[in-house]
Amino acid sequence: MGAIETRERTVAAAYQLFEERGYDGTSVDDIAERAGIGRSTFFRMFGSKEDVIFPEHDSLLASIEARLAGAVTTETRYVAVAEAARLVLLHYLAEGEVARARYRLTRSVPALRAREIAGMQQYQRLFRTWIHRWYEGAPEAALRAELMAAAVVTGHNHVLRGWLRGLTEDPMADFDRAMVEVMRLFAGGPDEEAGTTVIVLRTPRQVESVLPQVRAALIAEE
Amino acid sequence: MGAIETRERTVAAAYQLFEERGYDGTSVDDIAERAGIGRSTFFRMFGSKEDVIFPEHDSLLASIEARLAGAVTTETRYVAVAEAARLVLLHYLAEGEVARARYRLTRSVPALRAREIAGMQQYQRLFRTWIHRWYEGAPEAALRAELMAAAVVTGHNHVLRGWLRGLTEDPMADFDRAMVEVMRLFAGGPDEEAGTTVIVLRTPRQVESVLPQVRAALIAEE
DNA sequence: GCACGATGTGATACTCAGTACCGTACACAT
DNA sequence: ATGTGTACGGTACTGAGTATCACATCGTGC
Repeated sequence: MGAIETRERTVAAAYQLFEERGYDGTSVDDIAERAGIGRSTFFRMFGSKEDVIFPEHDSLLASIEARLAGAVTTETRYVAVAEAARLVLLHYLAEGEVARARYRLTRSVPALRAREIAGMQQYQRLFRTWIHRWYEGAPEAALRAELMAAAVVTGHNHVLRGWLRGLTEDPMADFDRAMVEVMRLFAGGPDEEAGTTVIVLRTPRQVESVLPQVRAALIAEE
Repeated sequence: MGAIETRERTVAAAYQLFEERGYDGTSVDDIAERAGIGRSTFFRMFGSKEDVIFPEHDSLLASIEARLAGAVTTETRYVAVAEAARLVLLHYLAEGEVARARYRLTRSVPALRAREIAGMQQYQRLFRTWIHRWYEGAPEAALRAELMAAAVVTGHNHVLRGWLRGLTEDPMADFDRAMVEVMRLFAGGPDEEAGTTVIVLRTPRQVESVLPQVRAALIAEE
């Protein structure tokens, strides 16, 4: 009886019990008993009761890192980000009903929800780090990297949530559309802002007093 | 001895002890003892050991909701989002060293980090809900609302983190710049005509009261 | 064949967060 | 003065997570 089978059997037992009695209504003793292992072994394998719900998080992070590290040329980088996010989506799709069970749990137990969000933030952090590396030296590089990473993760989550709720038949097509929307946000760099006017006002005076200047400036631009 | 003073004294005692012995090295008994209250009272007031670190979260959420609900006209909505995010920043700035202590804690204790991120997600959710309401009916409205909410929160967090780390002297100016960057992403979307004007304002009081006039003046010029 | 260390396992005991409950002290009303 | 509600502290309990110990298993070397 290999260690991997035992691990999978324990995860299965945990999900079963969570469905039957709820997360808080299930003790680690219950899980260990149904899985046919000792309580000590459970904590040795998973570290905590929460971790049994997110068992493949680390390996998924490693996959993403590998995908991003493989994007060496400028042309392929945007694609690499989208593809790395797609890896996450594919992982969930492959899990099927397990992913939906986890979703139900994270919706109902605040601590689990926080844990899942924190996990997503790790993906985002990975994206941010790599994008920032690519943008190095550009103005507002750090902020733009964060914004892009957040947008990609948000787009991914949007599609994933739709699938988890059973609202879509073709999540991959949704994902493609979402990534188009995301990339469109960043398509034009800071230098291609024709037709856009940005005004930053910082003044202790009443805004009315500067309105004439605002008008004048806008008219002069047009 | 009022309830509010007791609450504040307990929070102060908790932060002191966390600094001295670390979060895990401090028990609720320790906090209660230093604050001069019973253990039961602690849990009655805060609900959990984590909650003593995020004591004003709910009231801040309410402020944001109020600010967003106040943006009734289309013209002031973008500004309302930025101003609501600014409320969060101002809250942290007003906390001063307490906010930095909390930051140190959340960096070092994974459970607290998850909790904080989940809190930020609640802000983001509020933004998303309101923006979605405004966009109702537009193509990809749900996704675009999520993206904009994520961008605003990300921009805010970027500035906040910089201040928490002591990397900036003028976080408000940073925030203005960040919001310009954020709003630029969404200016000139597929639904809007070519000429888009984004204004970021910082005035001492009642920005919301004068902004409609600014916007009206700008529209009148076009 | 047997001694040997390494590793995985289960049982026990412990700390501490969080909950439930109970008695009490102090307010404020009639 | 007496009821009533409320906030408080104390006690006991459940359950997560940690530390420790004893034992079983499994090569590996002799």
